[in-house]
Amino acid sequence: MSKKTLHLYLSRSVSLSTMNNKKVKTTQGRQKIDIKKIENISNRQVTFSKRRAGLFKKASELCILSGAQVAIIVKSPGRRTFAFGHPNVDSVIDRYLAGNNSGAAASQTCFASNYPSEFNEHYAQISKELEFEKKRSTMIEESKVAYGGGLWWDEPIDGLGLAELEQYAAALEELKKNVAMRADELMLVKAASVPSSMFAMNPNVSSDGLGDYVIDQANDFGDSIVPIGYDFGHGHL
Amino acid sequence: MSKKTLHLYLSRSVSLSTMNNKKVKTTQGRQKIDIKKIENISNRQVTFSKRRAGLFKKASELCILSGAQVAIIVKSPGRRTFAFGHPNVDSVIDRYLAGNNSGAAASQTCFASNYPSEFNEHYAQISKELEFEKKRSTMIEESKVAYGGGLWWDEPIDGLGLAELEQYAAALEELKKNVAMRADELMLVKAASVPSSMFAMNPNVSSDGLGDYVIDQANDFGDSIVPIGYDFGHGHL
DNA sequence: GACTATTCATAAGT
DNA sequence: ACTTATGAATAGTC
Repeated sequence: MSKKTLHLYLSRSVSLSTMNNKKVKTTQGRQKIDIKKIENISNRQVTFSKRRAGLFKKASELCILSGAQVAIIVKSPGRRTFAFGHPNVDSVIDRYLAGNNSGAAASQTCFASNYPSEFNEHYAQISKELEFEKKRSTMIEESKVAYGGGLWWDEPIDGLGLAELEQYAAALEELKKNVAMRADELMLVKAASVPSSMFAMNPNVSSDGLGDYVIDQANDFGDSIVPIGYDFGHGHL
Repeated sequence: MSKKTLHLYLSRSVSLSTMNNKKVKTTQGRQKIDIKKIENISNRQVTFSKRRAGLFKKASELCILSGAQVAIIVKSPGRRTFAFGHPNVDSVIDRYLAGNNSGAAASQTCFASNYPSEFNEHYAQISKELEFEKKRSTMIEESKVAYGGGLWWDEPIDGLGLAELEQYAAALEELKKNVAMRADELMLVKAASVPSSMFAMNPNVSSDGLGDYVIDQANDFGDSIVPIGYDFGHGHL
């Protein structure tokens, strides 16, 4: 690999020296990689984050475009769990487990994560219609903002996403109303981390519970997050 | 849309007539679309299929590259269920539901699908190792390395594999029988891992023409499929 | 189901 | 984190 890298560097150097253009290749651009475990830790983490986000985005698009229901659970090597679901994780899973295909789907996209125990069943279901709509129009630039702040998932999370949470909370209110009317496409939520305490509450939220969830609104797709914080001590994936 | 289409056609026509090159644009290539429900039925079905495959592939790559565990359940609008899982769907889901991170994971990539009722639990565990083997020979040999070398789940997990493989082998036997009966389309796992795909069998498949499984080995990733056919009458997703 | 022409996702590099 | 060049996914067609 070092050899390859060297080669690449040389190529670039050549380009730089031989080409007398304004357009200088500053990077090699995307390189082809073979699909095998990435040995370099930090690299692996970065890839994990990027690709998980990409996966969720794809899932989101699939839901919207085709009207499908999707649930995804991802566990990082470091034991953190991320989930994506439309209409929501649990309903899809439940149905899967039961083999039950009846029932109408709720219209929302929800994300959840890992908890130490079984609070699972009830956690929130929320949808992000608003964000989605809003975002759909302004789409691009927000991502950066949303993302800014470091890898959300790898820190103990705490007071982050203050403004966002607030904003999010407000959005939820509206959402509640709209949600009843809406139906399928929506998605979104970005992630901020949520203090575990937020999550812990609400042992049993009824259907429109609000409350605890955290969301990540990075892109125009829904993403999810880690509510539970019981394991945060590890500091990484 | 018709307008747009017209435009595009015209553009192509112009290109054809004005450009006197060998290189004639035969298609428009990928077009940008906005993420909203596709109204055209057949189009939606096609997109669903393509994107679901893409999603599973991405998931597969994520698992391999980062060592993550992933489970995905997808329900088509037509109520068919597709699932992807690594090490396998159920283990990931179970863990998710229980919030339990202990336990070793099975060492396989598996796929399952929907059943009319609750035969679920028992759905077949079979894999298409055969296909895989066949492919593996022509494809890549790193599978073992990749798999063995990287603990999929680096930490709680440990040396699993052996027993599992054995079990897996047994499952294969069954698969061989069942495979002949039904399924849908499945894809293959590539290098990674111990590829195994499981799919549920269905006790009663009705007619519908869809045949049964197809093993699609187009790509290098594993995919899963629909065993059950109770709903095939619809003729589509 | 297979083919391009394109858009999209992202590995590297900064 | 941000950019960029490039590999990949895929919309439209046949």
